[in-house]
Amino acid sequence: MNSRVRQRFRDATLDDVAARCGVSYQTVSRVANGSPLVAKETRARILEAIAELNYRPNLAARRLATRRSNVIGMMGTRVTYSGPAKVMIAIEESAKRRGYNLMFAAIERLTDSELGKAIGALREHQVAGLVLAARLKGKIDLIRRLCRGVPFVTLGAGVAPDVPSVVVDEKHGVRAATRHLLDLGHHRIACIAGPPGWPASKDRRHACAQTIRSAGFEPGPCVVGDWSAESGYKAAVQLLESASGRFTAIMAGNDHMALGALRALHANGIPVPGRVSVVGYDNLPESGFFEPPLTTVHHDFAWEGESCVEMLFRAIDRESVEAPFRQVQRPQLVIRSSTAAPGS
Amino acid sequence: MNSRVRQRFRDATLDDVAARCGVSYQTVSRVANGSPLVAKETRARILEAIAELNYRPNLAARRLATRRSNVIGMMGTRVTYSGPAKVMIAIEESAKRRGYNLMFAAIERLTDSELGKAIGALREHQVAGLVLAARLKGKIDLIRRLCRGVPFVTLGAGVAPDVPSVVVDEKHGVRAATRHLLDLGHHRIACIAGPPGWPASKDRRHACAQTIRSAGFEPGPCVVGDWSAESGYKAAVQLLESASGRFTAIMAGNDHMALGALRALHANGIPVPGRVSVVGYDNLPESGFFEPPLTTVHHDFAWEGESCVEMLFRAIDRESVEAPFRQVQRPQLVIRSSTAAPGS
DNA sequence: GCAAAAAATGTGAGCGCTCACACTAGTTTG
DNA sequence: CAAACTAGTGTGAGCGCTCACATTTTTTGC
Repeated sequence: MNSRVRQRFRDATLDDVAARCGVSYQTVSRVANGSPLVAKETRARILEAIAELNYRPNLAARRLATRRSNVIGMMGTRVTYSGPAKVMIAIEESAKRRGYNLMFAAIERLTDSELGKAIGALREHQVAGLVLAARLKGKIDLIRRLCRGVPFVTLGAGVAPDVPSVVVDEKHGVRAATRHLLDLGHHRIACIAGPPGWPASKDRRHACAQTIRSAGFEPGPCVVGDWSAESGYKAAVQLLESASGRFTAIMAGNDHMALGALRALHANGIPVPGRVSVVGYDNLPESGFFEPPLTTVHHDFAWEGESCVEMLFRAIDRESVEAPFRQVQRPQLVIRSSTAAPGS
Repeated sequence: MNSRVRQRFRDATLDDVAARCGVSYQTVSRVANGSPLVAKETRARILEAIAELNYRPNLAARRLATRRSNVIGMMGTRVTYSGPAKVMIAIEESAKRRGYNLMFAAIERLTDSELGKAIGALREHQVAGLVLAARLKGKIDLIRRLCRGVPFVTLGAGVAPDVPSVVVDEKHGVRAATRHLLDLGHHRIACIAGPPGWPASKDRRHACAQTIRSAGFEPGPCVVGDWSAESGYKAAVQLLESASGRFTAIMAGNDHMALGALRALHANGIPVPGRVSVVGYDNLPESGFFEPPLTTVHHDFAWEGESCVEMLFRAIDRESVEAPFRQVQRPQLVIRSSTAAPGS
């Protein structure tokens, strides 16, 4: 009588299958790995035994022997927002299509030590590749050191010219949105920016300011939020108090903040787009149902995830990396009802 | 000269560290595992060498030897919605706190074969435990078979009395919301339900109908959506066309659909809550900024994730499972401005 | 029909770790 | 002061697999 309480169900191994078929474990291994060097009939017999014994290869053993794994790692800042979550799903899906699984490690703050811990944990699992979804600017040397020997792709911000990265040309999107506002006749455009520390915040804000300037106007007042609807609300209130009348449009750093702003304007009896136009960024599935439906920039998160995986596998498959180092997407403007000519 | 293109950087092993310190690999292993049976001075020397060589234990080898891993698996239906994503983040976080990592596997449809594949993939990685976030009703025997030998916790629906599960008492939340509507004087309450196939859809819908009946009224018309804002919009339009005037309030299956409904009412010139009250479910961070701010039921996703992990570890740690099989949360109603007495 | 080539199979070693022990030294104990 | 510990350390085997070969069997060419 075994004394262990929960008698761990022992899984079948190569040897079990081999014994049952009267062949060597190696032959079974060949079948398991799809090698063509097995007689047709033998293969059939073995496949049958595999099914009967419910044999599944022990990945730990395989990994130990090959020093490779079929896991890719993703490190990211807390992704409670819907966007990053979508990216993750897309990554998981396209990795699975290639026979890989995804292991996720979140970091709470962007410190060197958290970065080291997260990447370290992933590396301990011998991930075949890494998707890094965080602001890595200025940390590229650290990253190179941490990832030594493991191919990686960065997501969301060009880190260095020779680092494979998937980037969305946010400036392009914001420029389109700003021009849309300018074309409508707005030239006093306020801005609700994302929190400092996010490359997306800076990029979006700068692109907006630049576009306004190149049209010959001065950028309007700017308040920062933290991506949340609540912060957008507060920012808009602040804008209203400090700069009322000095703007006819608001560029929000994302749709959630735009929603908050919409609410603040409404609560203060300011018609949108009658007196103030609002544009967001991301094009959430629900943005078309805001009040009024939001003009925004469409950000394709699924594309991001897929591109990452594709790029990563280029690096994993060919042992050397010579493929293009950067894949860029230009997001498109989606015009709905939150924008109109000023004073219309 | 080695011919491999990318010379895989060989990581330091126990032996490397041991050689450098003049001790046996076993002693190093003891240090790595925090065994107290090592002389203080030896430990210091070894720790130093570990740091210098940047030694990290090879988890594949450890897993192979121990037949255990420090990975927990999560299987879920595609979690593009913000809720499930939050659950995942919470799981990842509390697992990490216990020294475990998370591997995620999504299923696209709830077929036996997809279920088998996803759980199989996770099992191949020798996960120490499994969080199952999907509708498992009726599939409990299959699940038991698939998970044989691996502790698991189901999330979101009580599957069977003896299956560990974390459930949110959605009926409780919906009852509170419905009573709130009844208290305000509504008794013709329409409903926008979630898609069939989700236990949450049925539970919410039934609880609503039941509460209305027990107050002596008949449940109003009901249309189903798919959780999206768009479907909520369409559902509300349909309600307006087919049953206009036959309801003074709408219970939406979630906040996104409530948002769509809000938009549809607005677009048709129906004041909320003036002529129709609306209540949602989930309490998204942005729901307070809808137009008008939404009365809804708060669903604590982070709690769900944490409870799962806690429960799972109870099963993993004690080898036998005798702990409570179910952990329940009663969500609270959050009253905002989308509800008021009818005709107010 | 027989050597040579090709196909099919088997063998040994080793991946890096942990387990169950065996061993050595110093410490207690009666 | 021998017996019985204890702390600290080392040894052998084995987890389940893959690699690089060695070996056997079958096919092929002339």
